[in-house]
Amino acid sequence: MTAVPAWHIVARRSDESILVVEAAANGVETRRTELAVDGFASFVIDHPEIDRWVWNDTARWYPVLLDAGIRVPRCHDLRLAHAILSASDLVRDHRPLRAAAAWDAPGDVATPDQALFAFDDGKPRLPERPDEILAEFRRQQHALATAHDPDRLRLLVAAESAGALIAAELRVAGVPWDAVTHDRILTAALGSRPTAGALPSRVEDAANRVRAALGDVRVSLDSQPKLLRALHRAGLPARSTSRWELEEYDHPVIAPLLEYKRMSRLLSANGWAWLDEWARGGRFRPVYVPGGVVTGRWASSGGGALQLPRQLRPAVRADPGWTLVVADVAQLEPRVLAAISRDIRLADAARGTDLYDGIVAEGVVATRQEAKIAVLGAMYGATTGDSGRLVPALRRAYPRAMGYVDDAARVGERGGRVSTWLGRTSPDPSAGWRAVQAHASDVDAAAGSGDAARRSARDRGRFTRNFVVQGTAAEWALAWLADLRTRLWSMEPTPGPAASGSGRVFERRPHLAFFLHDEIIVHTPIADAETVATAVAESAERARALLFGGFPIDFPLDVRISDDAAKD
DNA sequence: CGCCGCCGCGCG
DNA sequence: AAAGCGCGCGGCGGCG
Repeated sequence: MTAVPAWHIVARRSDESILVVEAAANGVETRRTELAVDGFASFVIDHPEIDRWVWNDTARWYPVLLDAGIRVPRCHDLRLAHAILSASDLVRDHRPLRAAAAWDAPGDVATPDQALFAFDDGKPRLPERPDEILAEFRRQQHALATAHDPDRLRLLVAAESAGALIAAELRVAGVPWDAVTHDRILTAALGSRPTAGALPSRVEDAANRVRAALGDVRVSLDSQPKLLRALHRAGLPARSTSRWELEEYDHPVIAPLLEYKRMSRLLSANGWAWLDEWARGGRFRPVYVPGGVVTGRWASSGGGALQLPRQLRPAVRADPGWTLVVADVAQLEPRVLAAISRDIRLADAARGTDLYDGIVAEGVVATRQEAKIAVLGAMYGATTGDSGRLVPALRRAYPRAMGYVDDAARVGERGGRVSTWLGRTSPDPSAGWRAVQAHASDVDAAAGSGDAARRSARDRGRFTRNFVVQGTAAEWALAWLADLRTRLWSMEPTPGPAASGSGRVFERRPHLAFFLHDEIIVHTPIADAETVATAVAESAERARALLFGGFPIDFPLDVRISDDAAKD
């Protein structure tokens, strides 16, 4: 008979020591060990049987372990779990959790050298003492055990915590980045790297052509107000300088201006300065922020990890002897919508094919492009234009799915909350929002206040409409990642060349290298690539089963094995 | 000088 | 073919 798995809770006892407490699932302590403050990694190495860690913040404790060459199987991240549980409508009594408000402090983004030692930066700090850690763990375990649907919420907390581990690991592994390819792309697009303070030749040339077309050799192209006034002087009645509006006009300045804006964007966002700062040592190491978006999506901080332009993807390049497995899910969000609404007809249209093609095949709309616009419009709440025009056809064909998002929108417009499939609940409306609504319903409300109230109500309705879909898609993606992480770890280390930039833990094993909402990149020894590709697909199926059980929706992947991550 | 909001645009 | 959701970042310019 095996014992019930214990949790191991790590906390800061004093400036000199940390404490590891072994506890049962109900939080009752069974053993405690005191360690020197720098003894955590060696303790973990000496206790490989420990497989479930509890800590206040993964970004605080895990980088130290990774740096020491240690990977942890699973954890319970108290900060992330607190954020979910204290807001979730599946939790019956939020009061104990909400009273522990110090847990709402934002997470630290710590590097290994500062994680355990930097204490005096003035930022709000998470609780870290043993009594505080244990008390919160017990509050959370109680909230989970007594929740309306404990299994779903436990799955969500486990997936969120696994995501925190993965985010730390992604930073250690990094995206294998070929600076030579990046430089070649920049040079082809912008001209060769200029000396400091100068513009690359092609950017300078485009700027000169814009100024010539405007008849103004001095105008600043980087200042929106100045550029807009210059356009007006040249006879263009533009209301903004955004690309989609400029494209409407027929004028000699438009082509070079759009060219300038495109090049200027590449230069300032991902030019040579970015290359110098973010791609040192053959790796791009983005800072991911798990749970950084209210819907549960990850955010990023620094480096623009979630905005890498497609143009630069050829610079993502496997190490010698290694390759990349690049996988993304086709139409993740509408598939999730079919599943959470139990809309069999939409699931049928999605099965075994491109979901948009499936909708066309059912005769709902005429073309794939129309299907795409209609589906996006339905999930985002479009009301005007072609998208708004196409949504009613979708509503007739898929009343369950559309009813689900329409209901979510109605709840949001009234000021209510909605929840994802696993129980992440949307935030309450702000005090300002409620005041606008209350003011509009006053008998002597000023003319126009009703319009403002209706507008902000509809804004919030679009948010809650999208929340249920985007948030559940994020849950599916976390489950996919977490399961894949385990499968990859079960593979044998490679006897071939090491991926020396990927850190001690990963340099001889297939490892996740990039994640972007519905896409992953695995960096793998060439010999393991097919096995990895199979694992990626099996994990997608496992995620489907974990979230949606027997409901017949599938999540088809586009999986490519390639030395670089160029798209199409 | 730093801070902050706005604009525009990259990603899903 | 639309301008509907969620983000982060760079550059500018107003403000204290």
